[in-house]
Amino acid sequence: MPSSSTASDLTSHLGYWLRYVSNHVSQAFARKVEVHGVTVAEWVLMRQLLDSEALAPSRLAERMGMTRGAISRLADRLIAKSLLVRVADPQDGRAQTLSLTPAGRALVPELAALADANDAEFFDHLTSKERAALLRTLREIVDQRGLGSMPID
Amino acid sequence: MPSSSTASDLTSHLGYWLRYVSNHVSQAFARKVEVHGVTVAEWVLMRQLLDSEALAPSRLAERMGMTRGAISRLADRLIAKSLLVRVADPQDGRAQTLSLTPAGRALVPELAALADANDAEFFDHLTSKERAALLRTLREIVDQRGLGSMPID
DNA sequence: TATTGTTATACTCTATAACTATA
DNA sequence: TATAGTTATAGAGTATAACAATA
Repeated sequence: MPSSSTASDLTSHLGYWLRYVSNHVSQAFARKVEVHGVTVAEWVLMRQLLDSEALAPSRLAERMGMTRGAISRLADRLIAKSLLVRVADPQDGRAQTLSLTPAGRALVPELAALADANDAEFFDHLTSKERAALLRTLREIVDQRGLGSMPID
Repeated sequence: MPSSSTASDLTSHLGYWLRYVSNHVSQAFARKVEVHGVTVAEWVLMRQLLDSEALAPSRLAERMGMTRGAISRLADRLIAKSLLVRVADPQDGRAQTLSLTPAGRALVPELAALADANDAEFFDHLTSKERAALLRTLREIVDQRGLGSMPID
């Protein structure tokens, strides 16, 4: 198929292909992690906390591109599963911090292994140059568009 | 391969970045098309029909990677908006076909223009080589994984 | 019995907006 | 008043499974 310059040709829309591939990759990953009783969004939150020890819900909302309300309910579910704890900030009575329980921390490597397996399943047939280019391009979009610092609320 | 040796490093997971960028691109597009009263999934369905005149729900389910039940409800909403019609197949009493109404057909170019604008917003700062490589890589993943012909149900 | 499609049910994800408590 | 967080409500999207009609 020739690279079309036709504006209304859906097959030329990068956004369309991105969504199509991403949905499949995420759905496949969701099926893998559900064995451990967690969802993809829950995994992303847990992974953020592995690096940061403890984070305020509002920080997580920024990093994950979600609203504070969404983080609140995501946290509720993880707390119900004993993977997360909410701790009140002694300095500021309004503030809370979220951190992993030992059980939560122990689960992260297992989920990370599944993420590796999922990546392999979808991207291993690409050359290492293609993979590197894809990662670089995606990161470039995030940087240029300032996606990590959007006012979501 | 160097990238997979840091197994538990989330920042190296292509699936993670794909999901992150795709979610932002789709959300931005959703905000654009909601002015016209449609969602992203509804747009994709409409666009499929523009090429095919009329399609069976089961065909659409395959092409869009959704279940037949999901297509059924998506179609219900578009019919309620008078953008789509359901027609019984005279040959096979079980079969139905979906096609755009004139109003639906007229709306597609407007939505396509928004898709173009959204693409420009997120991908225009890339070089044309980068854009071409991204599109080629995404399509390659679809081809290799046979994503267009998955048994969803 | 198999197939096509719809409907019922349930759950995740998300947003908007109202609300509470604290600053 | 402003900020941090939660909760209430609503709607999209999805899956599984039950169901109806037809083949």
